Amino acid sequence: MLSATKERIVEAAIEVFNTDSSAPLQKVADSANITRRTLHRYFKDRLELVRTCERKMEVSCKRAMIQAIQSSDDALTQLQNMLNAGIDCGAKYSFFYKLHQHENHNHSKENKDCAEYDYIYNSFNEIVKDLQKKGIIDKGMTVEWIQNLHTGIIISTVNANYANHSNKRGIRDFAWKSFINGISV
Amino acid sequence: MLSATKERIVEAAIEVFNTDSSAPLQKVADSANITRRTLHRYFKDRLELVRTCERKMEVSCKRAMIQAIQSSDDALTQLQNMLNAGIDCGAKYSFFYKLHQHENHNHSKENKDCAEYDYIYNSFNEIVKDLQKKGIIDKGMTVEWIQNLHTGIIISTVNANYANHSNKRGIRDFAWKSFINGISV
DNA sequence: GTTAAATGTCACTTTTTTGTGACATTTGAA
DNA sequence: TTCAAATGTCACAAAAAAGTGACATTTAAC
Repeated sequence: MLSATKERIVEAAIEVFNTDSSAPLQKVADSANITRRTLHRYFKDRLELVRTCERKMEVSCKRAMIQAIQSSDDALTQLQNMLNAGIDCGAKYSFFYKLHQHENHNHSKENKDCAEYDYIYNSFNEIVKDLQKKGIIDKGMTVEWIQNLHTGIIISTVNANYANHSNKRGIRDFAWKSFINGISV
Repeated sequence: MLSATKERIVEAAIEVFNTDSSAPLQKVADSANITRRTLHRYFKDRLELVRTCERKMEVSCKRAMIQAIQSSDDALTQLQNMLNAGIDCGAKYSFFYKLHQHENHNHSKENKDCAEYDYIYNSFNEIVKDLQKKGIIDKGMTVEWIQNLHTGIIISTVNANYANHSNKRGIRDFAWKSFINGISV
């Protein structure tokens, strides 16, 4: 378990590195409201911090996604819950899916992280195909595009939440409505 | 007019800085397939490069957007052309709109750049309201969300184009379909 | 209030990045 | 081929960022 401060540093680092992966650690420290010296007490060096961020994203995004998948037997509900899970993960999510898509990431079934990612990805595929069969989702659209749109809408929603702190509930509803209508027949 | 090499450096820098705004210049040079020494022959220092990138994005995105707005009298066509214009701008677009939204950017009507941005933003607003009045776009959705979704789908499409070089035409069609259905009544 | 743990301040070294000068190599037009 | 412009190579100094030690200050549990 991470201490509160360590947790805060990791959260700040994820936000910062999300748009500025070479950001100086001073920027992370400022964002976490601590000094650089304190940051270095929790993380031996930059690499250790980055690794911890990756681990955190890996674990928390996957847990949220797997939970969403297993939350229901109904494909439409599963899809909606997966969207919500992504939104709840916030900045972590946009990084998470990059991790496994990145060119210098060599994907292997033996790697536990990759296996779980595959499970999520395959589940998403099956959900989409199921809904296409039922005539809910447009059969002309590829799963790749739908996956892409799913991620894009999550990122949009997270951004919108930054700009507009007041109406998170409403934004979440818009997100689902836009997503499902965007891929319906 | 920029020389071919200078142009290439700027394009590479936009791509790199888009996800890594503190990236070392070596990374930009590598990405542009030149040496760091050459980069420094074209740009006195990092700031000059960054400014040039911003200028480039400002000019090319705005020109594309304004052209899209003026391409037709029909609101639906205008909206579709604005989406396509964003997609054509690629990585530049995602940076462009950040520029004017960013917290330490103080927006003023006197600034020519801001005035043009306002023109684009206001045009988008009017187009959306027009389509809402005509019963095409859902009246329950805020313009802010639609703006947000517009940008999100552009970014998704640009990402999809990176992953799948083969079928750009198809992806563009998906983007429009998802966008317009996503905000329809 | 005392005390220990956590954090901050400051000074310092090491490493990385930046920017430049001098000269070699490549390229393309005449 | 020849020559000038563009680019590369290498070496270097200056600046920024990374990482650490010593000690002061703050915080919170007791």
